[in-house]
Amino acid sequence: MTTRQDVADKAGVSPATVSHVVNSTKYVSPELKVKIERAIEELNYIPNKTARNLAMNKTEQVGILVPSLSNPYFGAIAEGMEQVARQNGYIVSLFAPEGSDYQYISTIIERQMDGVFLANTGFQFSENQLKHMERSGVSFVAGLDIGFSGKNNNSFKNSIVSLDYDPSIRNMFKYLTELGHRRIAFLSGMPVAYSDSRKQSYLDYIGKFGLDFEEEFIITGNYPFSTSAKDGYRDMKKFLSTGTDVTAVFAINDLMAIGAMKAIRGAGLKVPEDISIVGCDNIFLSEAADPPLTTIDVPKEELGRKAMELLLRMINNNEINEIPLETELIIRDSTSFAKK
Amino acid sequence: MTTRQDVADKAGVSPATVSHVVNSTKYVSPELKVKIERAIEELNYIPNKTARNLAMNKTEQVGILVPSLSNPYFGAIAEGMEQVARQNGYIVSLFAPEGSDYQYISTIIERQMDGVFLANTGFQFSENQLKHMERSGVSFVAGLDIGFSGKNNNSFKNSIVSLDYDPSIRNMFKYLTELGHRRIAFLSGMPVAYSDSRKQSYLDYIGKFGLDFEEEFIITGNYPFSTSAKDGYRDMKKFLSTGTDVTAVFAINDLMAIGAMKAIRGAGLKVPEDISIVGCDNIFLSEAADPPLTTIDVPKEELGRKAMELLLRMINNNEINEIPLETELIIRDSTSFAKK
DNA sequence: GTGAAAGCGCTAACAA
DNA sequence: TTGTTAGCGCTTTCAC
Repeated sequence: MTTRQDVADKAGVSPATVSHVVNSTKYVSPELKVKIERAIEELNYIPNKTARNLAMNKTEQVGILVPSLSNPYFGAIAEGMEQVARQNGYIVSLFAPEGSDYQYISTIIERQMDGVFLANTGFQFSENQLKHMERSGVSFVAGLDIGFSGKNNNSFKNSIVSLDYDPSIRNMFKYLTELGHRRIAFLSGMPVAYSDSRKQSYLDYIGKFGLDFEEEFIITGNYPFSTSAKDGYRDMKKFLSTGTDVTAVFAINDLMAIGAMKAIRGAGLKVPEDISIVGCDNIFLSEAADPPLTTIDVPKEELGRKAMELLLRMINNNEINEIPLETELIIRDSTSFAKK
Repeated sequence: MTTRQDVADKAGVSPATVSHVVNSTKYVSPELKVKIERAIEELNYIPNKTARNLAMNKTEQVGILVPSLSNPYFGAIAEGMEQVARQNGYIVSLFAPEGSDYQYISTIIERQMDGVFLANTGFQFSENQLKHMERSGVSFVAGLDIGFSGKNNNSFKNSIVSLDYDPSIRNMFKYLTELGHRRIAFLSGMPVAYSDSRKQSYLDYIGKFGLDFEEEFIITGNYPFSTSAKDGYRDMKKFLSTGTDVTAVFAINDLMAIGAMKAIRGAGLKVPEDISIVGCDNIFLSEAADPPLTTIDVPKEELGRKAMELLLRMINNNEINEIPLETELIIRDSTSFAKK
């Protein structure tokens, strides 16, 4: 490995001067500068960032915590985050732990990461873990939906990117009721007790729009409560077998919605003629689905980008912020008039 | 930040001894060990890995280079890689550069990464760049399909995970011809000149099975030649408008296949009654597609896992390997008898 | 068995 | 304007 010393020797200057031209931290005379630059070139010198990190107590490295990457929703978020990280000289490391493996907290601390984006609201962090990270000087931003932002008790200094589903869900209800729907189910994939702002909004608007409601309309999932297309298929299939009559289903995400559509067809019914389906997230395949899925768009890359920007602001200026991101109802072909 | 010195002070021993109990590198008497462990506990001490890295000239950090993460194909690969990395105390950092941004090569070197997995065969690396990485002591494994493994001129010491599409493509042709197909197109998404083992196999088996062939059967893409559902839709639509008559289409990946199915329906035709479609990759949505897609399964998580294992073997034992991974034809409902 | 001390490659304060 | 030097927190060799 070529070190700064090698360059200094070759150029006949001191290591410090080499540093100064590498980092442009001080004025260096043109002659020396040229000499040094040539030496760098010839030796193919690349500064050792590990050493730099140690000296500066800063790694320009952040982490992203996701439940899964084969889920394109989180993939898109990671992609957005990586983009602004890269533009700012940062790198992002991946954490996709299985189950309740909290190893990554130590990993983040021991590697002196500058920050981490907790992209999954589903993880349960203990007060202690968060405190530990905070004390260790790692900034973190949490991704939350607005229904939960109130829960941030401010005992932590963390920024938040939040997603405001409510207006879009309201629009969805407006749209569906105009089409004559009065019995609308919610495909949650989660346990009954699970709270989620989407579920909350669903419940609210069922009431506000004066629609029919039965307990069964909230379709729950099964342990371990994932929300893939397969889960949507399974849960919807089970729901259909109960004979509960609904004309529309709001799925907690597009994956579940796509699975649900398959289950509906499997039962000899049609989307949207017999049952209308609305998804959520607008993943890149929802448009190519058949029928193209009516869904709520969430700006995923943007979310990743904003998360990284917030992280940067925490790291550099100790600034705490909350950025709410807007969602939007996208009407495609999986929704139509309610069946009589 | 609590350092090893703090622990040593508290426990009344020397820093070196603390190191030895932390890393179990030497025998330490039970009494001291207990004292030290208690001190570690009380101070919430977590070793600084940056310092360790510098001292050991090893970072236990690797990179993965992908074209995009919102593509679940690469997401799944990254997920597999992260999994075995984590199990081995490594972390994986993300590179999803846009266009011909080779910045990441310097990044990898300056951050002393132990290795990198080049998951995309599409990137063009110059001999120089690769040499540079090699000289800097970063191991790398490339993901290739077997048609290209011969191209590895062995001037680099890199391992390879390869994908053997050929037997599956042969099976696909066998299956399609048995269904009466004689005019089969290849939806490539790529320029005419682009070579790819899938294309090669396609051409081979067209010949071996004595099928019809016209230049137009190879459906090319458009700059910048991505292979998303949108591209598949666009390219297939254009192809259909030319009136070239085929009864089946082999798409270079599932995304393209899903887009193509949409285009076919858009033209008032049906899948598989009018045109059969075969995809490739078996991404997690292909089963939920409508109709469920006949495709060639590639073991994506496995690929990521194997890549990391190869990296580990290069890093630890200087071992070079090539692991060929098998693919498998999965027959679902997007293929059927050829239209008369 | 335990500890002192040199060194990993760099930054930054200070001296020259 | 340039160079010297003392760290950053850890590993590891070599005395004790």
